[in-house]
Amino acid sequence: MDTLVSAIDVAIPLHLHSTFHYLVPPELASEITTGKRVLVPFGRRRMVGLVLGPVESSGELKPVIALLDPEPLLTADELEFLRWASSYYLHPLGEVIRAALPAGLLSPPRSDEQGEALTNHRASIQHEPFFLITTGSEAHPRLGSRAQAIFGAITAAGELSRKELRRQFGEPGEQLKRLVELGLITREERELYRDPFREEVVLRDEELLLNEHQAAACDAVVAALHRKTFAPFLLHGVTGSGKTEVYLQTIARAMEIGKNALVLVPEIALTPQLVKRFRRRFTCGIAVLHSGLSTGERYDEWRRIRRGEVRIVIGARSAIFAPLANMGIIVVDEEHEPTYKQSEGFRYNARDLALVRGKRAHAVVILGSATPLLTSIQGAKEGKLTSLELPERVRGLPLPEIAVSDLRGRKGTTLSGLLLKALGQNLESGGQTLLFLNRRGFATYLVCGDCGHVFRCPNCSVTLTYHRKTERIVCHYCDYSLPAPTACPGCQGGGITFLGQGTERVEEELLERFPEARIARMDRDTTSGKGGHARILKGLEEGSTDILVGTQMIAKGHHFPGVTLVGVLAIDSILNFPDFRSGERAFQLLTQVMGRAGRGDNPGQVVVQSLMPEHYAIARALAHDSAGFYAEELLFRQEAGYPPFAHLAALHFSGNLEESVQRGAKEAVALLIRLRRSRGGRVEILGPVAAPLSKIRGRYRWQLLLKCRRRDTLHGLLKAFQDEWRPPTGIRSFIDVDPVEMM
DNA sequence: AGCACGCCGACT
DNA sequence: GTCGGCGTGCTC
Repeated sequence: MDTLVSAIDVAIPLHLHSTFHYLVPPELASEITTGKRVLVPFGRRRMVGLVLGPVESSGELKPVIALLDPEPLLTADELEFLRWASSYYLHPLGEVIRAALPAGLLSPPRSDEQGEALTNHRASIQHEPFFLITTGSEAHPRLGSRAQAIFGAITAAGELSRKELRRQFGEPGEQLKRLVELGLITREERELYRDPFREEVVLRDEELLLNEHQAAACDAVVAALHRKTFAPFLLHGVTGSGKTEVYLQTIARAMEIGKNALVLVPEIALTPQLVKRFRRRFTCGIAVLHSGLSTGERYDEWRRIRRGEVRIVIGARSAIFAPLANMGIIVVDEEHEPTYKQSEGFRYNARDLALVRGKRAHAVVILGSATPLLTSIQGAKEGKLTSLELPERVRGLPLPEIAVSDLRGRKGTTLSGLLLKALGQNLESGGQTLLFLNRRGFATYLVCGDCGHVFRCPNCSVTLTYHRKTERIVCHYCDYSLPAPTACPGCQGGGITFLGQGTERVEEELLERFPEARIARMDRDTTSGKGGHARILKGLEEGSTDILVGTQMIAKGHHFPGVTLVGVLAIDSILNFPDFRSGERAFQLLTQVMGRAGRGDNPGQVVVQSLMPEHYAIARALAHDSAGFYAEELLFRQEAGYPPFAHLAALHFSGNLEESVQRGAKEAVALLIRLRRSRGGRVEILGPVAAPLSKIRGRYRWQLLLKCRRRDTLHGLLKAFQDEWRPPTGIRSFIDVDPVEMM
């Protein structure tokens, strides 16, 4: 857009699928370019939008109120990527752009803000004054002693920040003002980065010697790196096989040829060790996009990346939008993790977008996992991904000893005899134990023994979980809670029974059985607050915890050298999850958890409790037979017509009235059928997977699944649906093009 | 998503 | 006679 234009196309961050045109005032004509933000009138309101480009003016247009950026926030290429994502995920471009930019940059302005103040509202750039010596200036005879001292310090250093001067001299304001007036020093505002790691001392480390598999993997990646064409890899390596070292060394080679690197991790809070290894290995700028960063810190990191001050970016899923230029390599660590999927608002999948962004940038993409997605396995089979195998554990540890504890006929048992025995022995020999149960609280549901009344959430209809610590019953969907009941509200009887096991109950039972053991619990209830995870993990690391009970979170990130027993208490709850991926999930979880056992040359022991011990996901995981598992899973998916052999999309409808949501969903089905007839193509319309109408957070929800062999046929139907669908009043609807969880 | 306009019930 | 309920329709 280098010629003067009279009208521009603007993306507005709202749930509107169209973009909007505005008139450019002549005085802004040369300044307004693609990628900058503008303040525009929008109905009765004012909105901040992003300039998409020039447009042929059509009809009566309102003029732009103000230009908010001196430089574009997004490059043409980045914008093109976001446009692609908007169209692929059928989500409004304005919202996609908002998700890609640091928080606050596209928020609507507050009414009290005007003109210049708006430029960076909500994510302000902090400035710090610096004082520089003016060339040729000498000490002035009429200066006070304090001013003399300050002048001397600045002369010696050449320049000093006010913060530093304040540290040395106390409040230096008056003297500085006088020195500036006399022309002896000059004041300069510098942008300040709020760097959360500024204080951290980093010890350097060296590249490790690679085993033959690691070396082969590195060679393949580096060769592709030098070709400078898009090359996607699947790095399939068991826990402890040294995937991280492959990332580090291939990134090091990318650095050498002047390319930058993006590293995606499932949850950065749980991977401090990986971040630490990067900081030790590289001297170049590294940006860590941490979920704990404040809005301001996040914006600072974003600007550092934008300006090319960092060459490596590490972050969770939203880091896929980092404004990193000259990308040579993108790593998606633990690519199977469902956290890569954003499941609210703009529902993107960072793992998939990594491949798209990598392709656009002619970069290498490494998808790393010990338990890849079946989709990736199939992709490798079809030659879409190049498979790199790391079959050996680097430290050469033998595999743990495995036992399945069959719970059939003993339903309701928290800890089976087999597990208790193993626990006792492990305690005696001084080993640590991890117990995994993916349900927090004490009892998962309460039922009245007299009248059968079950306590449910009035908003979500799910059973309420009893928490003993707080003496409350809680909804794990919406956090609705009540004091724990003493009498049944139905029959006034006192015969309420607490059924189902949660981590709190396991902890209590352990305390009873092993009163001498040091027991800790790690779940959302015990890790709230800053450093909650770290505090509990430290106990395990230092050896002051013998048994740690916890939810999924104990299976991730850390490796604990002292753990010699791992117990999985409720793998069935994952296998019975109403999702075609439940087998894959169970296998992944077991494999991950089994990698946690072992110390020194002690391979450790794993005990899995299950009511369905013969299930192939369990059997194959315990046999360390991942090839066998994938073969069976592939067969099942092919038979049932699920991904990677078909494409799925979910249509969601929600509203406050059960009846109108139901009516709306039925109208949607009618429209879909009509569109399918006129367009052709074999799109299957499936009813809801779980309940016909689920209630979540006080809103009724209906879900449809669309299934199709061909992606473009499915996408075409969805697009046509989106164009024609006018939801009835009170009904919200959204499309999830790549549903990861199906409830 | 907001924020209007718009046409029907209980209040100063 | 008004205040306000949320139905529906638009935003360059």
